[in-house]
Amino acid sequence: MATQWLSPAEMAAWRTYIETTGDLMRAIERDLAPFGLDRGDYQLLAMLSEAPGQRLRLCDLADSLRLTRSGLTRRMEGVLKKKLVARVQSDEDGRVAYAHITPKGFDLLKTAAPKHLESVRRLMVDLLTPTEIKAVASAFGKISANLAAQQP
Amino acid sequence: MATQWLSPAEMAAWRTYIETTGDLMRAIERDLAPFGLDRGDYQLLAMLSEAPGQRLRLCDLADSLRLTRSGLTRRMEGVLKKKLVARVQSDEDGRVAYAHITPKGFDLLKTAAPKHLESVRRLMVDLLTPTEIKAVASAFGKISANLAAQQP
DNA sequence: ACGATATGGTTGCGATAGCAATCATTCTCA
DNA sequence: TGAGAATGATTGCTATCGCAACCATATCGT
Repeated sequence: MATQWLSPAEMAAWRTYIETTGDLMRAIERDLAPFGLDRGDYQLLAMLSEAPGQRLRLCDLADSLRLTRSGLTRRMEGVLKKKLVARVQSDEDGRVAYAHITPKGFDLLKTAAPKHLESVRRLMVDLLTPTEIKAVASAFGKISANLAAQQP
Repeated sequence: MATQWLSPAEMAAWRTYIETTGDLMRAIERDLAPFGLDRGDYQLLAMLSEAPGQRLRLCDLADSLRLTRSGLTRRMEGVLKKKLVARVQSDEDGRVAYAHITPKGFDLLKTAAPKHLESVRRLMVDLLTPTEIKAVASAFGKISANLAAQQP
């Protein structure tokens, strides 16, 4: 198209970003595969491991993983089958269930996390200057804040 | 986990980037929906419109869209049915087929492109300083070059 | 207190896309 | 020139995930 609604610098930033992100995600995922985890499982476990009591209500977990409730139900099937997470019914509220990371899940996460972070470092962080790191953080922080303000 | 394999600034950049990207893609896609296009269709049309002769071999198109050949075959089904793209058999090489953007496809792209770029501007570009734009471009450029060097 | 509404979770269905297998055509080189 | 390798595209199968419909439980308003 070559429509000049974005300056060359803006277009370059957008294109490089969007084209690279898919490749980067695939590379990260490839490094996670030896642990039998994909990125969704890893993020789920990481989220639970950081939660108070190592557990979260399913709907809160869905929100923080950017999944719909139905998407989470399906993703839970995988980690439940692998016994990395347990599904615990609340006895305070009959509608509520918690996802609770198991010792097995926590051990796996502890094994996978250093390797995963090493991937992130090798494929992204170590390639960037401190200035670029800061700029990426602030840029996506702004984008995120804007999106959050958009749909309340 | 709070594992300190990444500095706080590095972790912030990584997390914000990864968490925001999904939301941003969804928002962009939502703005494209009124045209009956999703992001995949848009990128396919954009790629063809910029190609010499407005056409590309399917396998080259697949590569540039970061799809497998089978993924492209399926995506083509959609745009073929909508008559936005035509599938043309090569008469030079019996194995080869071209995707050729149709006038209808080109018109739709010309209609959608300004709106799409306006989305990109509103949701990303206009929120960033020129320095941040440059940093994003150079950061993802480095990441992309590194990935390309990795698997030759 | 009880019917309407809101909230939490699951299920059926459809769309996207990767992998492995397959088929057809072209290229290689002995 | 002819057998085998490489290349281009498609198909069957599978996995993920969103939407809409649904069921169960809890809360609110009168």
